[in-house]
Amino acid sequence: MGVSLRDVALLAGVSVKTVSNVVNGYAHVSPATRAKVERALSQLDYRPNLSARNLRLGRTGVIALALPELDAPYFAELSRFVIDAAAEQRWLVVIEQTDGSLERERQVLDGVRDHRVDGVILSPVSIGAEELAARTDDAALVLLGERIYDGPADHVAIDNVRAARDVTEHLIGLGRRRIAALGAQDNSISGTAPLRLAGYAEAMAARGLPQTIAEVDSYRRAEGAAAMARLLAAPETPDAVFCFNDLLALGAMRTILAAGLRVPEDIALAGLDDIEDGRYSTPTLTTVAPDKAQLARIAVDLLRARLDGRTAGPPREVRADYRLVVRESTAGRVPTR
Amino acid sequence: MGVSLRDVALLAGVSVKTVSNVVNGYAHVSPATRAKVERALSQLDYRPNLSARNLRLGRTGVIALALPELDAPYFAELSRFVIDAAAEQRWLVVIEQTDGSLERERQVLDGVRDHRVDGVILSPVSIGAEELAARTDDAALVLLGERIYDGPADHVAIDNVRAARDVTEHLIGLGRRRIAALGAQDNSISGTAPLRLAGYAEAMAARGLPQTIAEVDSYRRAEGAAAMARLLAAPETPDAVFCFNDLLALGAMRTILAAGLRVPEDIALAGLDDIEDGRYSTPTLTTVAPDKAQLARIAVDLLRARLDGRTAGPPREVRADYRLVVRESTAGRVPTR
DNA sequence: CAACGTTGTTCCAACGTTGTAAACCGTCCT
DNA sequence: AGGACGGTTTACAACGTTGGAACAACGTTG
Repeated sequence: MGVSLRDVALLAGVSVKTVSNVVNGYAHVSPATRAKVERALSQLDYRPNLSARNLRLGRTGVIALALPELDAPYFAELSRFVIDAAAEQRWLVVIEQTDGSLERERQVLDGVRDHRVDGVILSPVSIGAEELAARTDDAALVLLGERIYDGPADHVAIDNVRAARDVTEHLIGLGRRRIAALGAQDNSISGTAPLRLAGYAEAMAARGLPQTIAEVDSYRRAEGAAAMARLLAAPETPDAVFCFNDLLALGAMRTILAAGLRVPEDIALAGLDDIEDGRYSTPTLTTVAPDKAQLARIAVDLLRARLDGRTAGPPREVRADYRLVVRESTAGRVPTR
Repeated sequence: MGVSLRDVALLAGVSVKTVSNVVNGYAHVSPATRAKVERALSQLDYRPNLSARNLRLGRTGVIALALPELDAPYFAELSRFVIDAAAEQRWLVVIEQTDGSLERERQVLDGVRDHRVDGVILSPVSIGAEELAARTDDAALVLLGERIYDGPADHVAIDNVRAARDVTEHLIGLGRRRIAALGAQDNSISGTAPLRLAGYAEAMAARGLPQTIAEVDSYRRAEGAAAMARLLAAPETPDAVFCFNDLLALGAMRTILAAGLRVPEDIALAGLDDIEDGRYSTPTLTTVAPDKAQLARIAVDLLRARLDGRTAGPPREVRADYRLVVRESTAGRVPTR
């Protein structure tokens, strides 16, 4: 193997523990010894063996970030912030892709008991609140995203209902009246869709406007494109569409433009997530921008607090900020009829 | 801590080593003992402590995937495949973002000596072949991407020169003559740009066509948009642009469309990477699609071979497949003038 | 029936680290 | 001079695991 404390101690002519003390910055080491040890350390280019340290300390210095899929831009962008925030705590991040499968979400949680990771930041899709509550292990767990509110673990997310209402009101404010919601989900498993739908419904009901709802199986471009095609095929076509995420919106945009219609003149379009793609599409996409850096930081901080044992109380709910970003896809005001 | 072999041994009334033998599937254990131990194992729900196992075995079961940035779609998509391929080897993947900085690339390599990871798959940007060759540690290392060929470590990539030539020839085949290359880089540090530029230059020179080259600082949409604006401002505007990656192409597309020009009628556009965005842009984007799953699998296999010590020989160079995907942005043939 | 090999199980040591307790040493006080 | 004290250093044990040697039990063989 590599160079161990023992090798350094031998060279410096001190005990192993003294070297350990120097390495860990223990206070009471005489300047002379410290210098001697440090010379030996750099001479041998000592690196602590983290497996050994972890065994001794019962920590791994690694946390897991479990996401449905890394190649959805929203999650990729979020991951970046989580990795950066974790790096500040000197944590490494292993990324696990669950594909939303229950089995894989369970496996991730088991990872804590395997001592592979100290804690988990999970963006849950399939696993239920009851199952999470029933966990016997004392794994540090932070839930990220919209799936489970007031559940059995610390949780951070934006206020989805309010965000969806804001978007819908923005579309109404443009003078649009036939506003469709695109992204509802049949299976009530996913928690995101109902919340965003609720926000849409609230805003529409407040103005007494009719609601049109298009369902999807997943939150990917292809689904957005297909759902939009269905909306266009209906007798009464919408003059605005609120898509429950940006990928759906970009797929929908593709369908609208391919049909020879204009965005926003014929159909205004808004999404949610603020992925980079939407900043460079033609037209650029109006969206809700969650503060992803803040989301990531809060998630990491919650985890840190649990691991340090500073917080032992009940699960904490934290709301992250967001803002509405108006771009070309909803530009210009159409006079109210 | 959790349940240890000792606890299981106590319950089963056997020695610790016997339990270990059962856990590891050692051959010579009597059926009676095995049954007894297995009952105790499941009764206590034993999970091996991987820190301890790693310390004993000198392995961590974790590999690092070091990329410039995770939120570039190409890298996000690639990561997904690497994680999946690694999972088949029962490896976890920690993702490190280097931002292309030399310092961070070094840190990643140091991670191996810290016993944090067994090996590294690195997509290098700044680090030089000489420095890699000079490494004293025997870390398992696989280079991924175009940066360093015939270098000091196993390497997998597509044939960039040939891919770039293919794209350029495709544009020429459309009847275009004023074909610009977008994505050259001033600093000769990055290895990708020169290779793609070489492929472009080869194809153009073979037909005796004039070469127009636009430089960028990074491979992101904003740079593509800005570089395209410069091309449009020149006296002779191109009738086709080969962008060195899809993000640049999508940025360029945005500029072209915003200027009131049409793609592909006025300017044909091609990229390279085959990120999902390009499959849903309007128009959809012609591109080179590297076989990302194959790239990932080869990288993981190379690493596995090194770690198993099966391969001790000189660095291996492997080429991954790619194919040209023609979409709307280069559709239709314009008669040769 | 003694020597032997085979099979099953246990004991011991070691991986490299750090917490605890104890030992060491010089200084100051009584 | 003897003791107490504080800073500095060390010996030891332990974290949980596995390889190898040792050992016990048992059937086979000469």
